[in-house]
Amino acid sequence: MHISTKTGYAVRALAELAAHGQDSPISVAQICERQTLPPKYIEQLFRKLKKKGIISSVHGAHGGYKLERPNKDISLKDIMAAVDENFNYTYCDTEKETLEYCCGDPCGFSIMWVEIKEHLDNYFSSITLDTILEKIEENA
Amino acid sequence: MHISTKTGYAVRALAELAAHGQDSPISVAQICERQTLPPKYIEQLFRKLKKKGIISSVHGAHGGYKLERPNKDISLKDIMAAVDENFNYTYCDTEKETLEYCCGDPCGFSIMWVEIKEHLDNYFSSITLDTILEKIEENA
DNA sequence: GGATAACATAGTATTTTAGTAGGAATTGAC
DNA sequence: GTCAATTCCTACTAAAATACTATGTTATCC
Repeated sequence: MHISTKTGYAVRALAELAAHGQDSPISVAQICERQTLPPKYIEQLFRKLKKKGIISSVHGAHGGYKLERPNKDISLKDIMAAVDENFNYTYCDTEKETLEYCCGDPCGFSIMWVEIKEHLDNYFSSITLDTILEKIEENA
Repeated sequence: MHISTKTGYAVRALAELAAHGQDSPISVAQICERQTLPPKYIEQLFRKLKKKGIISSVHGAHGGYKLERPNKDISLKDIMAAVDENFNYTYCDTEKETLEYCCGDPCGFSIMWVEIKEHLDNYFSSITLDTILEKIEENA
């Protein structure tokens, strides 16, 4: 149980987009210079974020990325779900059948895992890019 | 962000101890037979749990393990912290210096990560073996 | 046409995960 | 005192995930 580097990087990169505003795009190169991030890696994360409809891209010179939704409508949960493929797994997920010693789903524990998943989903949904920006400014 | 297999296994095994009561120990073999768990792996997890003072052991024949504290005083957070070494890490942890592209700790984001860590700590502390047993019985 | 970007795929070194294997040390029962 | 049951300990391992880098191709603006 931990926040992945992918999620951390994505939050930092998207915060840069959020601070910039939705009008004009910024390039990955610019973002990575400002936030000290590995450009090729961020490119990959951004393609995932695009697939999920969180950001959009402008091709070619003076192109780049911008947010598809206002800051308040992009949550940490959205970011995690887009970037970190292990997110959404609780222990004992029916769809994850690689586990050899599962208790058999549904079992007595299933309800608990589902409740935990729901709690985490709610919590991470409540943290959005606008509240993240507020915290950064308070801390600056 | 996900519940590790280690945590899931440990919860299932400890629930068996909790259901049994603190009077007499149960062996890993018994627990693993009842819960369908890999004995050698559970042995390792139990040694970690013992180091953290969550369970105690009785050597030799008719030996085994039992809980060191009442069910209500053993939380999911305790279990995770004992068994899953990546627990307690937030992104941008000062003690984890392997990260190449860290934002530099403390940075504008630090407060947010700490708040998330505190929330998760509180939440997982509120889930204890007695509430877990209750849910299993409701579901049975 | 050239510079600037996103897009795409593949490779890679390191670490983590989810176990197994084999044996040593300790205790209870007979 | 021996034997069986059990914890304890270390090491090994196959597969996956992690955190990247490398090498292009394609689209757009000037």
